[in-house]
Amino acid sequence: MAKEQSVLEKVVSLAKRKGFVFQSSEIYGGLNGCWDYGPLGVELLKNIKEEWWKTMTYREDVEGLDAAILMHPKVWEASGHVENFTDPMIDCKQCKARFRLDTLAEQISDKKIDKLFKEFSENISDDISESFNEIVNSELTSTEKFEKLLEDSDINKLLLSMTNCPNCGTKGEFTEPRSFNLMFKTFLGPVEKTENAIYLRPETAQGIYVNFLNVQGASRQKLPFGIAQIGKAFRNEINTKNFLFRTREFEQMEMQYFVKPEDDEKYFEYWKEKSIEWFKQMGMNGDKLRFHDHPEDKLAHYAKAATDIEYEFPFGWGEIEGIHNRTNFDLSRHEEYSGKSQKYFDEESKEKFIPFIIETSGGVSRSFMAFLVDSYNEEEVNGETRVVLKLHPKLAPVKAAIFPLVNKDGMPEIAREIEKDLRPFLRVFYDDKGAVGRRYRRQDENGTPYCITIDTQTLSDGTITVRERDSMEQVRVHKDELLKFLLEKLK
RNA sequence: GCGGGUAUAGUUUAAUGGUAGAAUGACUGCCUUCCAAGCAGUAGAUGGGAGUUCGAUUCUCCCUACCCGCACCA
Repeated sequence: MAKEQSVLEKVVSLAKRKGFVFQSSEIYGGLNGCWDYGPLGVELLKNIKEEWWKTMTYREDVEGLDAAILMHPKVWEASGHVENFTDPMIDCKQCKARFRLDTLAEQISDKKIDKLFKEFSENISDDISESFNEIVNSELTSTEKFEKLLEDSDINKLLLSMTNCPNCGTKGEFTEPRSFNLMFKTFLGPVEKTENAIYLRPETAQGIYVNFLNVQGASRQKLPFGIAQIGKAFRNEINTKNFLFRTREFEQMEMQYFVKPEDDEKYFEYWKEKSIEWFKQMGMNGDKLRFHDHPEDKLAHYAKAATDIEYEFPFGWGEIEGIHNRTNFDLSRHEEYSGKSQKYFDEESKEKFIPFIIETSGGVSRSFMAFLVDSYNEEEVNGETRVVLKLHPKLAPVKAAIFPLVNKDGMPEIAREIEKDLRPFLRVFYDDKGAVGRRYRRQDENGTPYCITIDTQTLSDGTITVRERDSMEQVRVHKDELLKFLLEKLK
């Protein structure tokens, strides 16, 4: 018995069959969490980015930027990524709980810690007793002492073997501390020396921040204004998951809006609404979109407020865009680390200050997946299942397909002529294989919004039929009016 | 990282310790005058590596990938 395929499985299967997404390096067995975009996928991806770009930058107050993926290592010290992206972690092999080494001490009572120290000092070897005693006899609290001891790689192994898991109480089942560095490292230049190590950017935002004054000066913008950028970013996630949802290489579309500190809340709200509106305008089902506000105690180190725009995927709600109030954290840090002033001078108030930043950070790959899942439809038509991607025409990889109804009576010649007329302006597809019904259905699966058919009537009056994907209804249009007709529809 | 599951043509699947059958899709041709019609033909698969065996797609182990949980996700 064939079990019912999930929507996600169907979409993954369709994506491969039709050339949207392939597994990376598939002939070698694939590469964990990496995916390639095929002929239709690259069009959809490009259209998503293009529409976003138009929405964001075809306005007076937003400029574009394309910063390098490789940046000065100090950028990531300033941003906090070096510090926050490298947490040593331990797992309890008994109950599978995972702990950050630097916060483990907080979960153990002082009484237990003191008992532990006593036990430890009885088992200690000479080579580490000196540093151990130095810490234990210091003026710190028990928790702080414990934290310090855990930082010492000579001591922590033995110490951990005597520590009970705060979750299940089992002793001696911790793994060795492992460092999780979420940033990809590489080398600048062909010599693999430690001092040449740099990172692939884990977010595109920093490329914008370090260019804040460059862009502001060159474009003569005044606050408030934004800088938009689309590009790849890389994170060494512990686990990849859910097809395109969590991958180690991904693309972001970000806009950083620089504002006066007192205006931050106003623009945070403004961009929240603008952002969710964009997804709806691109045809996404509003019922599957929601905001998810981050509670204050869960905010990242840089943020004063944060909201995710979530889409309801088959596997649950998932973030497709984040809107953050990053305050003046990033620019202040860059001022501190670079020694270069990042202040803005306001002519009206004659004040000098570091602007606040409202960030909209969208995931291109995640949006791609959301658009794909959202547009996937199965319908009953004459007892058959019709699979159709109801993509917004602006996002559809192919805008129109051209069919001669039959391959005779001069229909193919007219069809080829029409194809030639449209091709410079639109991505079109010519198909004369098999019955016309089959060709319609094939295009439905690709999400092609319009199918143009040349029939007998075309021979006498020059009109063709335009069949609309979602309604399957046809209208007759004169072939000389066709381009105008389609462009109008795609506007 | 941990636990569970899965892996056979592009896709969905069947079967078997003696190297695989189908549906669908694709391609070629015929036929087709509007929604996956028909006919004829063609190509196409056991994820990778070891082991057991006379012989492994089938049994065992390892690896890889994907899916589902947990944990992680500044």
